Amino acid sequence: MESMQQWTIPLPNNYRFKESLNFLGRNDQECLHRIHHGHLYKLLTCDQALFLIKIFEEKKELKIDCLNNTPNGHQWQFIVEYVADWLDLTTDLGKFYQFAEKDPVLAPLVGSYFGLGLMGIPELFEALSWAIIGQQINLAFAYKLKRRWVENFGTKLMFDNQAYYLLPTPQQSAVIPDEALKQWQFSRQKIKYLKEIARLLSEGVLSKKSLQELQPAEIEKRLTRIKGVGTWTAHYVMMKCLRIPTAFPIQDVGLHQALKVCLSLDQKPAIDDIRQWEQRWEPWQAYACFYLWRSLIR
DNA sequence: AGCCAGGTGTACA
DNA sequence: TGTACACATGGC
Repeated sequence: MESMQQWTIPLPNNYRFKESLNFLGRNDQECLHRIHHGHLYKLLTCDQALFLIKIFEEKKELKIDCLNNTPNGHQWQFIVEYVADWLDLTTDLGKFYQFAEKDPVLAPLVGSYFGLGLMGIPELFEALSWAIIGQQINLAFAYKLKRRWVENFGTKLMFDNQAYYLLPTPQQSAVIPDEALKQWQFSRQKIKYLKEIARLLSEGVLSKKSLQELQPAEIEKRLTRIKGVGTWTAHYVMMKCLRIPTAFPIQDVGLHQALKVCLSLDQKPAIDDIRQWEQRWEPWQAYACFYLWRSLIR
């Protein structure tokens, strides 16, 4: 038990790991995980130690190898919980599919992406910072900014001639000079927002745990009190990090684009029309949004 | 070249 | 409560 190098997780009903890989592999500029030959690699940290894990499917089960280290029982627990959260291994997708069956937008999407869980961002700082980086710029540029931030200021592990990274911690981020980020083409606003959030998290004023004790409406209020966090970002974080299935970032332009395509419209739907869909999708708004995002890939 | 990009804060009626 | 505009730069 104490010296295990591999862990096995049963795959949930209706879940297809291949769909997780399809989504996670959507951008080749991604720097916080790597996909290679159907294997998913990610660097994690627990108890000040680094763990490079490899996740793959074998005999209808999910296997987690730790490549660089030997986690103890407590560390394995952390790793397994992280993976289950990240890859959405605890949701009963069958319930969503039952709901989606009679919906004209969702039914075809479920047909195309059957077995896809909602890929999450378990770390609050990562969810918030990725949302802020992505605000109002195209995704390609957002990935570029994130890569610069992670590669210059995060933690690096070389393994088998390949670099793996950890996002800078809030503590590390709080002391990055503004000019350094400015040089890497972060806007003044993004720098200010990111560093303030880093400060709130490192001082413990804000935490995932404290948010999880609140109701969704209260979480939204708490998050939008932070400068740089509007309703889009709050809902993005509720959806990807806090895993609130009713979260729905209604201003999202990708969502608008996907709906336009799914409904064969000439132009993007009006916000009031989207609001109707949102109500119709209660209590699965986050999954509806995620499947719509998925439909934009490629 | 010009519009758009996984928005938000601020100003002002 | 509602609209206009700055931010700030890349992608296509």
